[in-house]
Amino acid sequence: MGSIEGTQLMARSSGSGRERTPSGRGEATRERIVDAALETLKREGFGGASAREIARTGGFNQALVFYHFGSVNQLLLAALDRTSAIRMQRYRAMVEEAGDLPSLLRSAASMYREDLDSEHIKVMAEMISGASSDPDLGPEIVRRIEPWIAFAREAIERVSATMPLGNLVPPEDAAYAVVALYLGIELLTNLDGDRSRSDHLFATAQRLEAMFAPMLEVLAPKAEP
Amino acid sequence: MGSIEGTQLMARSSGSGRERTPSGRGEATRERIVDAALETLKREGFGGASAREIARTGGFNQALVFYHFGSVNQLLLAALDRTSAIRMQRYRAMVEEAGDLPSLLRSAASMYREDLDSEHIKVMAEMISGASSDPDLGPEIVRRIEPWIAFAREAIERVSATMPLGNLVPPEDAAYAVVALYLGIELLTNLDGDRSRSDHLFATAQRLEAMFAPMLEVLAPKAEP
DNA sequence: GTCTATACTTGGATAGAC
DNA sequence: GTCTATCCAAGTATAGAC
Repeated sequence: MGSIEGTQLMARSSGSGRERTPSGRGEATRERIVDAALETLKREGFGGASAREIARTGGFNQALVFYHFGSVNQLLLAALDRTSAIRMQRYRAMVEEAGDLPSLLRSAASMYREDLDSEHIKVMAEMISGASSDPDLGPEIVRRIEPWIAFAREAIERVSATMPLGNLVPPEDAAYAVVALYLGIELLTNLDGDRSRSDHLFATAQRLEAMFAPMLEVLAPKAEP
Repeated sequence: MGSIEGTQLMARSSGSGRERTPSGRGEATRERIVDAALETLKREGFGGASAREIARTGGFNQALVFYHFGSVNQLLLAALDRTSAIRMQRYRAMVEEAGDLPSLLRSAASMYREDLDSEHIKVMAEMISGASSDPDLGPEIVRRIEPWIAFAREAIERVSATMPLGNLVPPEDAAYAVVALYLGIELLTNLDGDRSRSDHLFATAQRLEAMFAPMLEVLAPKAEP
């Protein structure tokens, strides 16, 4: 094949923008760029994540963004892919240990606290927001959120099976609500920089679960283990 | 983009940028500008709501934005104030009729559908998103969200009083969660342009309420009316 | 692959005519 | 109060040297 240079007709976003030198020196640079993009996205938000600003953050040349990713948005999507993959792995591991609702809630709370530190959800929220100024971005983001809804649904299905009356809650709805709630809390928490409210909310959720579980047990007893 | 340079030091955002001609010809123009800002914010998002684009939308001169509001962000905040005030009025009226949880849920669902049409929540979500690219905006937005959390808390408190075990749910937490959930659903719904999931979610919430209410009644009966 | 330089575009904001 | 003209900053993207 001929040399498809800089002009770029980007391949699918999930792949690497260049499809070249799987491990050459360029690969290391790509990583640096994605790192810088992620950092900038967290610090400055979608609106502030320009090629210039990202380059400044990573200490490399602005033109490299276009050489390696074709456009700023492609880079930003690659950054989202990166953080999403890492995060999904972590969530899966965490949830796999959670057999019932109490431990799932405990996991969710501690994962969420981790998220606030790592700002993974912030990146996702930023990209979702950014999508409205750029129609092309919408579908790409949707494709990257669906796995999270599916993941939440699976976790909920597993836990529901262990609960009395658990089958009454449609997992699809619950999953959608959970993802929406996460995003909303992220938005609000990052806005005023105050975690006390979201912390309190998670604590309350756990407390309520502990109170209602026995009641449900009375109403619809399950076979004991 | 929205970098508020030190050059102008606008008056307080809540007031009118100019403090002039309370009802002169200029007042009509101010309204036109706010209208155009709102429309642009809905159509193009925060990132696309530039002074030029807003002026194009409203068919007036770009410089008027700065004359009347000092900066684009001030205008955008004024637009948020407008939509928020109108919306709050509507919500209050609706909720005042809702005496118990079932009717509150019904109201919430129908109000939410109205919101999707009028895109009021979208405007708020856009401003929240925009705030992360512009630190000065953050506190201003927070001030405009607090009333909504307070409003949700009051509604929840009123309804809780009519429910068995209603006093077990801390209104502050529930209010925070509701507002976050609204924002999150708005973000997701506007992203893929598909309302079926949020519609389904509200329907499910109503159905679950109808199922659990009698159970609670059994566990903690209340004095009948 | 990476850098410098640059063309081109859009946007915030102000001056000054009307 | 409103418009035209304009300045300046910042961004995207490409060309071409190294």
